Amino acid sequence: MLESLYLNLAQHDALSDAEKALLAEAMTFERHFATGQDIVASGTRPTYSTLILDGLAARYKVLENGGRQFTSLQVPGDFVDLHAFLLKTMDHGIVAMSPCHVMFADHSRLRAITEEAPHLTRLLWLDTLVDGAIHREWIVAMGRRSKTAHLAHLVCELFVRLQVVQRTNGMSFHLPLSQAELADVLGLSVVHMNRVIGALRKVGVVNWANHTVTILDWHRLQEIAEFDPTYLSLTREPR
Amino acid sequence: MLESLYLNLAQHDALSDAEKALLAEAMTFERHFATGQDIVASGTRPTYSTLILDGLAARYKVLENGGRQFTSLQVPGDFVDLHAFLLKTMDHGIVAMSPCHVMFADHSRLRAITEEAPHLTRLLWLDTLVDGAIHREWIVAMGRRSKTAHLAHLVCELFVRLQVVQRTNGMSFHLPLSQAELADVLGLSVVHMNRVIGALRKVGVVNWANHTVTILDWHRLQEIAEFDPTYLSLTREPR
DNA sequence: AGCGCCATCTAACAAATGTTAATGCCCGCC
DNA sequence: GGCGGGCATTAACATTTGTTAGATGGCGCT
Repeated sequence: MLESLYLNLAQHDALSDAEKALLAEAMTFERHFATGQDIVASGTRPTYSTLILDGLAARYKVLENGGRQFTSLQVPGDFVDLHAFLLKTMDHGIVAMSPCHVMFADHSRLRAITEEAPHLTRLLWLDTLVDGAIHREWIVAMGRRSKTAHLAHLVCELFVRLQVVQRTNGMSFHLPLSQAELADVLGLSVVHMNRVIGALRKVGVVNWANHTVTILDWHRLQEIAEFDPTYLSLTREPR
Repeated sequence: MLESLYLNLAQHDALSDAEKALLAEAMTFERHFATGQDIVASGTRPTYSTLILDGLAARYKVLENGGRQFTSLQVPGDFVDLHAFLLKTMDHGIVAMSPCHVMFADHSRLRAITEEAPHLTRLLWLDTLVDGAIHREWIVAMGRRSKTAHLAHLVCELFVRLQVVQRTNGMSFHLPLSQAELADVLGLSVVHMNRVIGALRKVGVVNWANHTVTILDWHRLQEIAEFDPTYLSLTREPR
């Protein structure tokens, strides 16, 4: 059941059986969320952290004028609110972008891990650090990449992250986001989002239909995006 | 000497004398950097993490077309590359935006802290989590706030962060950034950056001259920015 | 004092992006 | 099979943002 989490963490460093067991013990119960449901509400103080077993979720903030901005997309194997373990108060919401199967890890058990399992603690810490690295890459994309490059970068990132947890199908992956939702990822209007997707299609590097993205020319897509996966820390080494 | 760091960490939870001592022991040597110098270069694998004692630093990435984007601003008391302790490879550079006095913490000593001092480990982890929270707020600002609101938000954030480490002077603080540098923070052209600063000035909420920002109307500034400091985790509670 | 450099600021125009509105299509529901 | 709603797409137009170029002014250096 926790296979995605193991794959995710083991991506960065070896994960012992004892550590896997500790993680399994930290999990209390599981739950399903329907598309559009809030998995964690903004302003709350959760006492557990949520692991995505299956589905796509997203962190978001809403402004007074009704504008919404997603600050991350979370794939299977991701802890969506591990940061709340120490941050305590959620300053943003987390919503299911597709039917989501999740599992909850009690903060008391996570705390016990920090007291007794230093290496596993570092791996969990690292997980949140990769989160931060992704945030930084998004900031760069929003500030200094062309919109087409931004979208291309997102496709590259999602493909690699989904590949790690075995959710890709050849050069395709399922992306259950409407163009309006995608617009709230890139910070664009829906109309312009449509233009940008069209532009990327026209270049011929991706096929995008029925919520399925197929990468036709990985090399050129990467080039357009200036995608360098270093920030995802995909090398396995002692941490 | 480490007063800023103590203030920074103690902002979130009590810091014991023993923990302060552990931090002090982790520090190996100090150094000064001139404005514009790289404190940490992109692509390197540092064996120590850098603490800002005094000055302003920034994380940045450079794109092929020469565009630069800052992904964070770092004030005294901030570890600029604590994440490199586990991320290992720097995927971005860190540059001194003003003369900087810094101190280095050996990764081996940080590792020892994770093995022996769980509470202090959580505080350091938390420090990187706040980093992430700031990143998310920047993403929201870049994607969905007006440029004026974005700038106002940045001013609010910097003011609060500088206040914590006692670098404000009444309602003023020193901000040693040229408009071109600020443009690389917000992701704008220099010309438009100038327009946006002008707009904020015209509203009358700030005075901005000689690299000194004075907040004339904190309440209204906060309103324009929709600034809610929750994400900075300024409440002191057990972590 | 004179020079040159750099940062700020402005103007005029070009390009990117947002807004409003309309069309067509698919798909679930009655 | 018809109906209605959501989504993708496009058009026309408004607004924001970028580009290029130049003017101004402070400030260190000689």
